[in-house]
Amino acid sequence: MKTSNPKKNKINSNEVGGVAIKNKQLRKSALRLIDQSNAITITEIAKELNISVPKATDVISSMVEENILKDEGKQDSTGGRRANAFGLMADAGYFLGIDIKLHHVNFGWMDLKKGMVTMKEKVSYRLVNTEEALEELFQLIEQFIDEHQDYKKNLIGIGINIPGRINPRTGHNYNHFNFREEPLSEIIYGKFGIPTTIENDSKAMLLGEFFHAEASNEKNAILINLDYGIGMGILIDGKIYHGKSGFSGELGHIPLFDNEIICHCGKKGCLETEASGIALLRKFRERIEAGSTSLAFDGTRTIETITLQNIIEAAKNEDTLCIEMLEELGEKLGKAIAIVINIFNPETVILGGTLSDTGEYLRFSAKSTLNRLSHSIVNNDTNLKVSQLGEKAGVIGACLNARAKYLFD
Amino acid sequence: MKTSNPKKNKINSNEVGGVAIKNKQLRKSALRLIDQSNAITITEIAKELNISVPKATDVISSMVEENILKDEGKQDSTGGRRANAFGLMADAGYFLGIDIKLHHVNFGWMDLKKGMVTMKEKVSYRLVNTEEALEELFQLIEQFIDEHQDYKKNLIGIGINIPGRINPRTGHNYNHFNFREEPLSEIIYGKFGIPTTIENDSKAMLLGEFFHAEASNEKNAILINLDYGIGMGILIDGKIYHGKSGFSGELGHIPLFDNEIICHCGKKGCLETEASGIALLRKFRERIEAGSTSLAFDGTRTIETITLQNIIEAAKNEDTLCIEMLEELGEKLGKAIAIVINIFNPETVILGGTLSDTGEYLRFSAKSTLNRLSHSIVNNDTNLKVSQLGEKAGVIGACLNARAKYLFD
DNA sequence: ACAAGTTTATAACAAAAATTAAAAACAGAC
DNA sequence: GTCTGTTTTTAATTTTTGTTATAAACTTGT
Repeated sequence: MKTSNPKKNKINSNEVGGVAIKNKQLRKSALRLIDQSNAITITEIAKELNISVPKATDVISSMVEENILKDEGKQDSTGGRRANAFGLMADAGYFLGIDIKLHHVNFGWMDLKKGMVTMKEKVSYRLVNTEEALEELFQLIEQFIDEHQDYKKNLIGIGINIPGRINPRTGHNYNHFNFREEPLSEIIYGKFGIPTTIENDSKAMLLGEFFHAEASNEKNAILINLDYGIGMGILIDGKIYHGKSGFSGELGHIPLFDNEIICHCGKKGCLETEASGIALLRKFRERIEAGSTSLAFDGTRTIETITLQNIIEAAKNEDTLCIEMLEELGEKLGKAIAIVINIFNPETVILGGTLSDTGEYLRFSAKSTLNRLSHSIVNNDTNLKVSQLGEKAGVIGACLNARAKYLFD
Repeated sequence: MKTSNPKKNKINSNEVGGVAIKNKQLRKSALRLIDQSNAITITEIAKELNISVPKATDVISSMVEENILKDEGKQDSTGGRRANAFGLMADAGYFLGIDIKLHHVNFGWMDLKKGMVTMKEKVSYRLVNTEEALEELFQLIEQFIDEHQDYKKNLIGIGINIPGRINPRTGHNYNHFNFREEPLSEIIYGKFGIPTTIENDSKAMLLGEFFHAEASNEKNAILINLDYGIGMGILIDGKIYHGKSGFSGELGHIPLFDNEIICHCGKKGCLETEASGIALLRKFRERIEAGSTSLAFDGTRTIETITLQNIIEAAKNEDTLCIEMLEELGEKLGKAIAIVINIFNPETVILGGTLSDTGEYLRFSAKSTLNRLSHSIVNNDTNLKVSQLGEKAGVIGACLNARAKYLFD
């Protein structure tokens, strides 16, 4: 029989007709446009998407009815009748961002319009690859969610960042919480019942830096995440670049030095052995032991318990040794940046992460190395900046990931 | 008046209705699919593009009528009525590829179906930035075109590769033939009246390597072009990555060594000062002057006139010195490849260019350095290969560029 | 204040595309 | 060979979308 088969197919798969698919695609495209421009008129959408004005009206109206969009009122006139502008409904839903670092976690809520409504930074936590640590993480998350009942009610997406190798497509995490069969994103989804995205921390920071405040027109950019280790996020054509298996951006482990220091990855000469937070701490100890003095080592703690934060604080208070060491680090980093710039010819390189909190010390010495090592035509094409968002970048990136999944997937 | 304005607009701009635009887009999408799969059925196109079968029939039929596509006959049955497959019409048009190197030019013709019908390699030419050199280039091109009247009649696109910094979008060339106002692609277009694309030689080689024989499923790959200098082509998400201004992939000038050799770019320590063809020649002379012997220096020429080709030939004939030097070069190159792999996590890295003609010598020593310097999980994720196409890759890439402009732009 | 010119929004109509139905072509089983 | 189940192709019909026309809203100049 002819009719039986198509009917069966329709029931089995929840495939809807071709028009329905196209309408869905149109919605996504329209949302993308609205996201980029804050508010947009029906005529603009019609023009941009090559559809007729009545069709555009259709697409927009349906989303207004569903409370995803709202009429933002009349726009300034361009000579004739003033157009109605439509924008995202900020409180239509909220996204939870969870930014896991090695020694702490940052949390935040974002509304549908990319506004960060609440943040909670530096919640103490120790990331290790055990069931107990995972359990503790769950508790911290639950606690944070429960502190904000109003957002909890409209929670529509969770984004998680975690250091190490991640494959966001499959949700797999190769360095932490890989003891279960399920990928981490599935575990969280199972626990909270909310669609969850997962991303490497440096890559998420990149997102945060470039797509928060305004629609960024940066298409090719780099973020270097300076913490205890060194990470890198690569933005290409407006999208995060992951590489074949999500291992891209391992800047910390490029072989750049002829030293005998064994990196935690097992190899010698990695950039991390000379220009990371770990290296900074090691060198600080060496200098102190060799007789140098510093505000960071004021007798209130032992040399072993000094943290990166202590050194950063001291540098901010004009401590000579710490500033000197940061400059030295910046110089070595400059070599890596020279390589990155020669390879990528990016619009911008942002220095982010804990160490970027020391402001311009790093940037200046890195820039001077850059000028020495790299051709000016290549150099001057790229902007070297220091992150303004600091610790916030990661959380924002996590929220943006969750939001992108909700809006555009 | 209401009607006067829209009419005026229609005459002024050659804007056609929205349907016409969409049909054009559909054609391009269909062509893309056909290109990827050699031959395709109407049902497949309908499914893939989310259009109805009658619409797909429409799109295909119109292209068959225009002789761009042809009916390839029935496909193997999948259980029911056999479908008609449609493929590109190979002789519907031909593309001219011109691959300009520093010391020679390669030419080739490609048909619409990606078949290379003729090639002419290593035509002697000296690339310098003068009007005379440009004039000479024109003559070589004209001569090659005239040798193939049958293809000339159906010439529908020209692709040019040239070393140096290129912006394919604008057609601008920053290192050669930049003395006129017009970009080089425009000059050629003016001269021959055929749409012309321009690309950096290494980037074009990358295209040639990955998209010639079969529809490549490589999405993220790297080609390292080993010649007198060192270039790199970066494939990301199936597309060539150019960076902000087309300066990407300057692998030859990453600062990797602490030597005192001044690179032709003006800086010290560039990869090119140790691992390029130029460096190889310099070191060869040093070794000969220090008393070494080699097949490449057999008394038939002076030490100054020895070329890369001589050294490669000698290595192929088992010359100890040359093999030793190639292995040394591969070792240094390995460090750069380790960096590239850590940054990109590509599926494949291909060693191409003149020097890759020495087969596995380079690859083995590079691979061993790679194992020493880089983590196995990252290393083993990437395939390190030697180019099989050699000198042909560039020409093929040039043709593919011209073809892509014609078919998909 | 009102006309003239513009631009947006809605309605009416025409065109195009999707859906459904029917026919044709094929494979495999009996 | 013939029947059944499939799949493609073409035709008929319905739905959707685009186009054109009209109305509404607004600015600017007189």
